[in-house]
This record gives sequence, C-alpha cells and structure tokens, in this order.
Amino acid sequence: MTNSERPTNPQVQRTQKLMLDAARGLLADHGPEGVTHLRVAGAAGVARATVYRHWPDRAAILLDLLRTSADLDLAPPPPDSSITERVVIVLRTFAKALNGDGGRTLAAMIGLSEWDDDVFAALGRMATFGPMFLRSVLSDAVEQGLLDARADPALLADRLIGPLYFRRLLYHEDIENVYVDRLVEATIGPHLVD
Amino acid sequence: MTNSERPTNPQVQRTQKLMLDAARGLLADHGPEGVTHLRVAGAAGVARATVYRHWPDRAAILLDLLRTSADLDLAPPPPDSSITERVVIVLRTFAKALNGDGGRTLAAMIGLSEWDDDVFAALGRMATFGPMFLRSVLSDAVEQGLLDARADPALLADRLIGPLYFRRLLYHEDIENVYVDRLVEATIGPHLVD
DNA sequence: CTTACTTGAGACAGACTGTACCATATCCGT
DNA sequence: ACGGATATGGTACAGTCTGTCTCAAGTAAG
Repeated sequence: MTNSERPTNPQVQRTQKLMLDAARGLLADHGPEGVTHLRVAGAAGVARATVYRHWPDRAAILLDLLRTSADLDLAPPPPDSSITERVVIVLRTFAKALNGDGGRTLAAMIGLSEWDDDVFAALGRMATFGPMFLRSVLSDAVEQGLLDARADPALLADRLIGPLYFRRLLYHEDIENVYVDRLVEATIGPHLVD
Repeated sequence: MTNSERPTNPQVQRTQKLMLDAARGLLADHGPEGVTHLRVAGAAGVARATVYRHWPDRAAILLDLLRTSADLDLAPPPPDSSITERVVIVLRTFAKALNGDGGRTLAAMIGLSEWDDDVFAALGRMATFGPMFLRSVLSDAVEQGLLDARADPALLADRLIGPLYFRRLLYHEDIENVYVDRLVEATIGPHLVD
C-alpha cells in the first residue's frame, strides 16, 4: 500500500507527475507487464532509484495509476425527466468511460485483483461507486412511485450494468448508445408504473 | 501461437502434463506473473530447457493453460421443463464454473487479452461458447411460442450472463443459486407467454 | 545562508530470460 | 530386439530486470 496523500514538496510533485505520465503511456502501449521501474525511469528521464523510492514494486505503480484514472464524472440526472431517461443518462456515462481508456484500465485491474489485495480494494472502491450511484437513482424512482415497489434496486443495478461490462470486457466491443437504450427499455420497462 | 494438436509421443505427453499441472498450480497460487519457465521447470521436476522447447514465452504457457481449463460441460436442459427452469439450469452451470477456478482463469484472461491478441482469440472462443448455447435455448423457446416473439435472444443472453460475470469479476462474490433464480425470474418473466 | 530533503549516478548480487551444446533417455518402425 | 529419430537432462553463457545501497549534487524552506 502506498501513501495516498499528495506531496507538498514541488520537486516531488514534478518528478512524480513525470513518472506517472510515463507509466501511463507504458501501460497503454504494452500492458501491465510493460510497466517496469527501468522503463518508467527511462521514459520519464529520471533515475531508476527514484522510481524505486516512490513505489517498491510494479503493483504499487499500477495502483497509483489506476487510482488516478477512475474519473467518470457522474452528474445527477435532471430530476424532471422520466426514469427511463435518467437511467439512460447514467448508463451512457458508464459506457463512455468503458469505451475509452477506462475499459483497458478496468481489464488490467480485474486481472490483477484476483491475486493482489490492494488492487482488489482499489477496484472495489472504483466498482462500487457507479453501482451505488445508479442504485440511488433507482431507489429515488421507487420512492417517487415511478417504479414498481417490488423492484429490488440492487438487483436492477446489476442487471443494467452487468451487460455493459460483459460486452466491453469479453468482446472488446464499444457500447453503442442504441444498445444502452434497448437494454434500459427491456430491463426497467416491465417495472414502470404508468 | 502454439501448436494446438496433441502430441502422439507418450514421453511428450507425460512431460507436458507434468509442466501444465505445475503451471496450473503456479497460476492459482501466484497469478499470471508467477508462471515463469524456471518455476514451472522446478515444480514439474523438469529441465528448464524443456519448458522453453514447449513454449517460447509466458503467454504461450498461459494460453495452453487457459485453453485446457475451459471445461464447462453444457448439457442440453430437459426440453419438457419450463423455459424458466431450462434457463436456470444453464445459468447455474455458468455460475458454478465462475465460482470455481474458472473465475480466476477468466479474470486473468480478461486482463491479458487487452494487449495479447492470441489470448483475446482464446477468450473469444471460450466466451462465445456459453452465450451461443444460451442463445439457442432462448431461440428454441421463442420458436415454441414460450417466449414473446419480440424478445431478442442475443440481448436476452447478454442480460442473463452479464450480471453473473459482473458480480464474480468485480466483487469476487460467489454466485448463489438464489441470485440466479431471481435474475432469471426478473429478466425473462416479462417475456413469458402463458 | 543553512539545514533537511530529494534526486542522479553508479555499483552490486540475485533472479529470470533466451539460446546453445552434447550426452543420455525414450520412442517407434522394422 | 535393434537402430535411427526424437525428446529430455544438464550445463554454460550473455543479457535484462530487480531491489538495495552509497555518495555527490541539486532543490526546498525557514
């Protein structure tokens, strides 16, 4: 586990940014195994020992990398829109993140998390954020009487998010908006109260 | 890409089995990065050069490992049972495979497949097998008039399998039979023709 | 300016890689 | 059972990456 607090020393900030940017490029180009202290040092124009001073092993580098790339900015959907529209908006945000670098990052984390507890913890923080947000949107809808009261928001969230992750991770397919629309329609359609 | 044909020479078969078993153990214990030619040789009681003779690099070893561990034996569900029962049977088979070693193997493949085309191809073969099977079960049900004709078997398969993979891969949760039951009920219930 | 902290540069042992070589063991057709 | 073909054992070698250490030079901040 690395120190998650940001350094105050500007010199440290500079070198750390150089190294993280270099590592990010290496991860994108060669995968997790391509991120070595030596290469990061070379790409960042930094001494190898400096990389070791910041992160003891590869997992620590990746962890910091993955932590900083979990940037899906979830804005609350407009409350005056229909529940279907609201869910579509949220899911499209997920899909967008998955289609971009987030998908590769997530795939790397999933592979590592089976054997690295720290990565698993980071994955948990990242993975629960989205579903929790979606769940709250769904709960609100149930309270407002827009969704069948017997609908379980947790299961519903799984059923909405699961297929997106499935398609992206196993088929490497970009998620089209049409797919999201059909998924949402089919999934929450039967629970709508009209 | 390694030769996928099985060797006829019994000597080769023996050593290959020894090495693959050793590699399987290493993968389970230490993850993909723990599978090195040196360790495989040591654990299998085999000369290091022999491991190199069979597989040129780590990816090739893992590929053979993953190829041989994709053993979910999908038996056609009893055709006289209800469509709900049939789908539950198929999905429980998936869940069982995911709960066991298959889940870890799959996670490893997902992580590797983003940067390794051979692993991606193997993942594709493995990942399409299940959904295709499920899709055919669903298609049959539509033809038999048990399911709403407007139901898209492909999307329906995604919606049934996706949540299972999602829970297993991101939360490391075993899939309970109750979860499968609720998922199937909620997903295909609205499409039932009674 | 002075102290504390950070980095650069190089050395070092150890692990893993990838290849090569030859003697030995095993297979398989005759 | 014999002999050529094939596979393995064992060893050596250069090369890369790891992880740690030391010391000189650079930077930050009171």
